[in-house]
Amino acid sequence: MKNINSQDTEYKILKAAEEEFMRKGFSGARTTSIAEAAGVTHAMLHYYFRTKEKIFERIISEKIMMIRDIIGFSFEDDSLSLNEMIHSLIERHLKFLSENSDLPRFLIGEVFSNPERASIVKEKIKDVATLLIRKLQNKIDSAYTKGVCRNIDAKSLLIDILSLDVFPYMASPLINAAFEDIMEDKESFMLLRLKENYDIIIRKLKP
Amino acid sequence: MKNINSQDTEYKILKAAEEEFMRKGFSGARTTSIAEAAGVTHAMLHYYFRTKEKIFERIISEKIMMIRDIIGFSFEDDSLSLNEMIHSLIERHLKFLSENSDLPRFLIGEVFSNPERASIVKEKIKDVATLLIRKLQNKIDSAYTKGVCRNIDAKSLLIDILSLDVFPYMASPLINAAFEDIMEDKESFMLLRLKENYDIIIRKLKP
DNA sequence: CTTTGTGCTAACAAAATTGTTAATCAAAAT
DNA sequence: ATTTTGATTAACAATTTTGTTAGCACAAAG
Repeated sequence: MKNINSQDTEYKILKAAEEEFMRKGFSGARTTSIAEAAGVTHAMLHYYFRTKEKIFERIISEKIMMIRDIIGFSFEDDSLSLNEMIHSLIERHLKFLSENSDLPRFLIGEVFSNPERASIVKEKIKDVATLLIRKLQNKIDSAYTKGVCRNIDAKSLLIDILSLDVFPYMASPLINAAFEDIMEDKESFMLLRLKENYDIIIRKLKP
Repeated sequence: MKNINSQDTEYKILKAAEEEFMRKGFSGARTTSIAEAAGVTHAMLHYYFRTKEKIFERIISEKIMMIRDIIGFSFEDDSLSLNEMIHSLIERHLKFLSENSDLPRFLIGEVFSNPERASIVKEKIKDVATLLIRKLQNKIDSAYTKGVCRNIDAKSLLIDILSLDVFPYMASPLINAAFEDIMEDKESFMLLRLKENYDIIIRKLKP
């Protein structure tokens, strides 16, 4: 065997495919480009994964699992106050986005262009969202009765948080063009957004 | 001539192409699907527009002109107060988005997948953004000296406004999945977001 | 040393997609 | 009435992209 550790090539193809699919989407990706980027002939891609569709499915299901894991966190600790819960939500959210900045754009693009795949993604999103909204609304309600926050609709709040967190990453090439590479230093941009977004949300909640 | 008004077919092809490109992007769009949707053979598409690339360029330049026109508005009226200016900005922004809800996702997707086209779009965005930021910052500074608002960075403010306005439209299929078709009634969703987003931004500005 | 199995390649085949052309058809101009 | 002109189509050609296959290389097992 030329390559004792066959995982190497398989892994290289997967990573190259991930890069290509993330950048160009399913329809824009070319199996030949993927193979070239991985440093093998494109036959290897079929040898390991059979079809372009199959590699894509593998990658997209990995990504969906990542999202589920990241969002699932919010249900762990029930002792947090509303403000703490929101801070933790934004913090983990931004950290994840900072490391997976082209994932939201990729997912939404694929959901838009592929009606079949859409329904699977939508279902998972709905489950997570429903749970998160219920939890948020409970926290808000009890904070409201204590008089420490306004009577805010959890859905609206969640849309606000998601918008503030996700948009800059989805639109990063244009954001960087418009705001002189403001996102170049990923870490400091992330910390800035954490401060800003948390502040905005807290101000919205204040009585 | 079979079709006296040749504009009809040309127009039908353009509209079908717009629909297809918006949904699937350049690489996902098929000239045959476009022709089929327009009710003609795909040869007509080449007869009128020569290549797929040429139709695409025509559509994308129309879209960019639309955006330039819509964003250019903010420089018309200098007599507005900061709050009025922000309300007008959000209102026009949301109205435009409501009628062109897949444009942001489309543009960003193409900018991501096509490095050449990216630079043209980026330049235009930069010009508009620079002007808008300067104008916003002036208004903020004079409101700050009057003591009616905090000393806020215009860039951050603009990112906040853009995020709150654009994200729900970019992510509409997932937003609708997560929030039980909250965007179905376009008009009322738009009015809700106008109220919400304006309120959030004003709260951020308040001393 | 031969056999065997697996990673690998090059060349090929098939399918999909874009682009072209010659012929047709209908109306307008002459 | 004939010619001309532009729109349209069907069939074809070219290109691109995906998928397949026969066989080579090489290491491990017998």
